[in-house]
Amino acid sequence: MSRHLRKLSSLASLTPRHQTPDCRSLLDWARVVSTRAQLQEVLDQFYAPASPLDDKALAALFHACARHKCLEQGRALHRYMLLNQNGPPDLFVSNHLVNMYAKCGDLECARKVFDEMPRRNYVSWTALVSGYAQHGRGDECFSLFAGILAIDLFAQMHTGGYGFDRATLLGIFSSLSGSSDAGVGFALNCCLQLHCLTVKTGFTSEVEVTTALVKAYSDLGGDAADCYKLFLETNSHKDVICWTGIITALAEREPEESFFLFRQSLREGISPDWYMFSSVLKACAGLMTEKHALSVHCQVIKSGFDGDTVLANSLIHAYARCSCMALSKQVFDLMESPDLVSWNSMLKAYALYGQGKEALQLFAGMDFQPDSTTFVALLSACSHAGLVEDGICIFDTMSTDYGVAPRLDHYACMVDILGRAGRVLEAQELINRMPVQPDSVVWSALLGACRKHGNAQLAKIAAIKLKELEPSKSLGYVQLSNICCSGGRFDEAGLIRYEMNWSRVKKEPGLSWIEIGNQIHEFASGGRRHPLRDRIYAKLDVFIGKLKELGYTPETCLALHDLEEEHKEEQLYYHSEKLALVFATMKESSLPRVIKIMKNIRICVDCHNFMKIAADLLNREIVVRDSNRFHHFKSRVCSCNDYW
DNA sequence: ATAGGGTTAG
Repeated sequence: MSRHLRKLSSLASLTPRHQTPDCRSLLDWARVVSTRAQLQEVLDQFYAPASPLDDKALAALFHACARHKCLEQGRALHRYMLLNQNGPPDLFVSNHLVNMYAKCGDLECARKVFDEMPRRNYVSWTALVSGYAQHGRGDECFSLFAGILAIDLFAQMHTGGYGFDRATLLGIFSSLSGSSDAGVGFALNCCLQLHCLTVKTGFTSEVEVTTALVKAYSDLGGDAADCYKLFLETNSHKDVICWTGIITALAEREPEESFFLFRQSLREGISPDWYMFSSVLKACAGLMTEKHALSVHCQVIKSGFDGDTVLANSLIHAYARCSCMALSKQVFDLMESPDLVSWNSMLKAYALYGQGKEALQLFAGMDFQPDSTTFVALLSACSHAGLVEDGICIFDTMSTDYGVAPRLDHYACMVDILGRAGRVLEAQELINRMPVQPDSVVWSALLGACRKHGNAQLAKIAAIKLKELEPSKSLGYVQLSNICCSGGRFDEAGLIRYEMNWSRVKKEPGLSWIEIGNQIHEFASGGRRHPLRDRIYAKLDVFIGKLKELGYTPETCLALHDLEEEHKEEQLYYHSEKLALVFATMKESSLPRVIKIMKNIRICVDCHNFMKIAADLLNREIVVRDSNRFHHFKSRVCSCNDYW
């Protein structure tokens, strides 16, 4: 018999009818019990005894219900408590009661008990805040959080003692992380203030607190460098959770650094767990290099996680981003229990590579009820593969046959599908009968189509709509689009759109749309007619400026490149793309280097855009061999020059 | 005495 079960049976042999249940042993028991059934067994022992349960026993039982999310048993105990109580409820018991309801997800009841409490302390607040935080009700946390600061923390700090402890901070930080978009600015501000408070009260030395703070900053769109600084300043032992926190925070915005930290954590003796793998795979997806994804995949297998559905889903995505379609498909095919996310990830992978037929084929064999994401993947696959009729058919049947109502994304795909096929009037018609307000993505798709098929009138409408919708976000872009469209220079308008998309894909820190947009706008409105090359150089100059700010001077780039050459086997190719760009701006003097670096870069969708630009810059064709085919990137300079 | 940090499909 296991130790736990022995303990359980010795507890169960207590006779609660004749003695007050021992709170201490109940709490001990609550820790050892591992299933709901065991909980029910002991609850049966203690429930409805001859003499009323005392406060300690009630608290212990609420605690147990909270731990095992037994809402109904907790509710019954609450009713029992109300029937038998004489006098005001005990603060300690009420705190447990609030915690029980909050943990079980009944936030209304938790709030009600909380509001009716004659006296509260920071534990009461913390229990409720954590409840809201865990159930994704970020906005409601704000008022509570404000309440904590105003009523509890401040008052208690004023009287000399700390009005909160680390658990309070953890609760507040995780509630900030879950803020809705509308509250992000406010939450970030709160985060800053709480950070100050955390520093002042010395809680930054607690690894749990800094981990939560890193996540809060990262979730609220705070600076990645600040997150990293926070992580470095954690002076207590950094455990696997703390490392995972920073790897996650950097995964999307700075995948190179994220992956680097993963390797560093391994060197420091951390053994990665499930969470860490899932985070670092996200970074691999951002790195877009087969080597990184493969090396993590190996470690996943070594650690015995290869049967895990979620990790396999991440692998499918990561391999797809590295243009390793065969590996994506292999992971998918080997899965024991693929879920909807697995199917959607595979469909998205095909969409990404314009393999429309394959996507449709996969969809035909899908044994899951498709959802909204499934159709976005399918439609974008059709759009990239030019499968107009298939796309129309899917769009028409998605709500009738599958009960999925088209959303904005689906309409945007449809506009793109029709527009690319030159059916711009149909695309416009579709926009007109959309049940939701079309957004900038929809109008951009139409603008792109108009440019390609030369519909000046419609292009102007689209450009004006874009300006209305995003006056600040893409100011330069829209202005320039308007200028181009009114002058009938659709190629130019399309080019700008292309450039903006390119910069979005790069996600470089500090590279803002407005900045680039304004730069381009200056050129256009200055009345100078720059050929395409100069325009791109101008954009790259901004880009290089940013790289320099980040410490990438041409000299360091050269040194980095030499370093990479030396350590080829150690996967040091993080900086290849950045380097190639820097060298590209050094123009003729470094052409051989540019070509050499570019040949080392794995070809993938995001790289394609870069290659096109590079071909323009070098004014020549670049041929790069991928694992099984040749990619030809031709300079468009000549054709555009003809236009000019 | 109670409360608690990291997670898959852009």
